[in-house]
Amino acid sequence: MNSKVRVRIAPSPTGFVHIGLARTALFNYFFAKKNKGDFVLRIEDTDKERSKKEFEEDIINNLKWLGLNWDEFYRQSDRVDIYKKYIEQLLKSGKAFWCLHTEEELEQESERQYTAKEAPRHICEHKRKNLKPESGQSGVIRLAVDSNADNAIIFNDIVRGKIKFDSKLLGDFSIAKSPEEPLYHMSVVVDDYEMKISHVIRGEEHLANTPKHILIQEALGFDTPAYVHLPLILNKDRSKLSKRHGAVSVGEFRGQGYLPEAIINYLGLLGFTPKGDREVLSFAELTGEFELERIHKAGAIFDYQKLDWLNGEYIKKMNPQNFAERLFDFMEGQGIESGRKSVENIVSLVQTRLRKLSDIKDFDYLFKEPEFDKNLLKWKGEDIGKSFDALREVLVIVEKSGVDDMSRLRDMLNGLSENIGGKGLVFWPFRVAITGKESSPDPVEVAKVIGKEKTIARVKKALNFEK
RNA sequence: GGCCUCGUCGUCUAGCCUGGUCUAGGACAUCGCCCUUUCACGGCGGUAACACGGGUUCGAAUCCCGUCGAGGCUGCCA
Repeated sequence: MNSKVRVRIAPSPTGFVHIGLARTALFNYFFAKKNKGDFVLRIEDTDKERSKKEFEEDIINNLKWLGLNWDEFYRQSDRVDIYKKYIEQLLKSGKAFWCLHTEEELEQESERQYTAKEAPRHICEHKRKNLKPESGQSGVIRLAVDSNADNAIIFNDIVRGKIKFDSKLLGDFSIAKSPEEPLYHMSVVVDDYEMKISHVIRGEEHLANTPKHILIQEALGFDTPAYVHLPLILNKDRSKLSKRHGAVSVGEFRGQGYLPEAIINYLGLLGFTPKGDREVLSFAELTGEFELERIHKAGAIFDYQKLDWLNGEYIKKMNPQNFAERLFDFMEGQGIESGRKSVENIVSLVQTRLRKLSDIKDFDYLFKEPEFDKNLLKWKGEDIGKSFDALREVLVIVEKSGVDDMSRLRDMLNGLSENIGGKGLVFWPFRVAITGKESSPDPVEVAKVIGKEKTIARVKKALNFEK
């Protein structure tokens, strides 16, 4: 047995990269890197009908975006000859056989079993008859499973412990449509063997497939790798995470302005907890802390709020130049009008206010003139006329001393506040005039960012409401 | 239906293996207070959980059994 750690992820390119795959990939990656092993990416595209090139590209792009770089890459459609060799070997030795039952026959059988409350399985009488489909006849290749023996399949799952299945409940399950068309169970087993995979770390949905894989390994004389089944990521209702409760593809998260480091951090803590109670951990820290033995057993609901919080933490932590760059790139990618220079200017006032980059949409007034309702200018408990009075004074101050010296401007506005009876009476209408919103950063800072000219224009425009 | 897995605050979890230190700890969310021109940030504080029932034991979140609940698989998909 090869003692080098080699792990793999085996996505099928039948949809956009799901967050569950990203998590599985991440745990495999952690384990590989922690143990100086290899991380293999294998595209499982044996289903020609459903596999699409665009999804393969999506897998590659998003895995890279997350920083999960693989050491080796394979594509099952390039490996047909290898599977064929093993399938023929099984056929020749009688460990596999052609089943020529029609789909209708099989359907009837399983219906009968369901009503009779039996285990659903197909014990095929074509076994050992050495049949072959005639031209035009359809059939499938099945593994010959001994359904009489009391043959328990026992394996050890590193997170779940000893797991026992009864092999006679499996029936003669299918492994290939033809020697050139392996089915999932066959191709995984062959590839994991050929690629010398030491640990199979995959989602819990594969737990029930494991005995089938072990049976194929036995038939082929392969060693069994170590198995680790990860707890599922769940929707709010505890079903397997799916579309319709929110974003589930990595691409969607990316498009909403989540940072890869936040996604990695969040995913790394879903189903795993390092020692200590830290929650904000870098990729390297997570890798260093990783141990298969600490993986959880129970599924975990995907908590979008906590991801948002973490993403906000990463945004706040970033140095301003770096943040400005990423925000600008994001905005450009989303077709939001800005400019590299103006994005740099707004960093100080949005960095603590964004949880995801797409939240920048709430700050559109930094880039264009706001629209708002006249009554918004009214400060609580006061007559709207007082707002206009204050704005007229603000206008004078801004025209006279500009907006660049913030502490001076703030001092003057504070002085004005004392004269007319309260800061709110000055700052509230000023804020509304230049942002059109009831909540925003300090209007003095906003004024500086948009500049004297625009500040004056906006205050004047607000004053027009008076007429 | 059959097989398999799982079950600590609303959510993610610590603790469980090696019973007492658990009047169950942390984080997100939520609520309240402080800061304050609004929002955000920040600071402080609160509410909130061992699924249930038996057993073992001086003592159980921790060990055993059962019940209930949830999920996964049950494809000529992966």
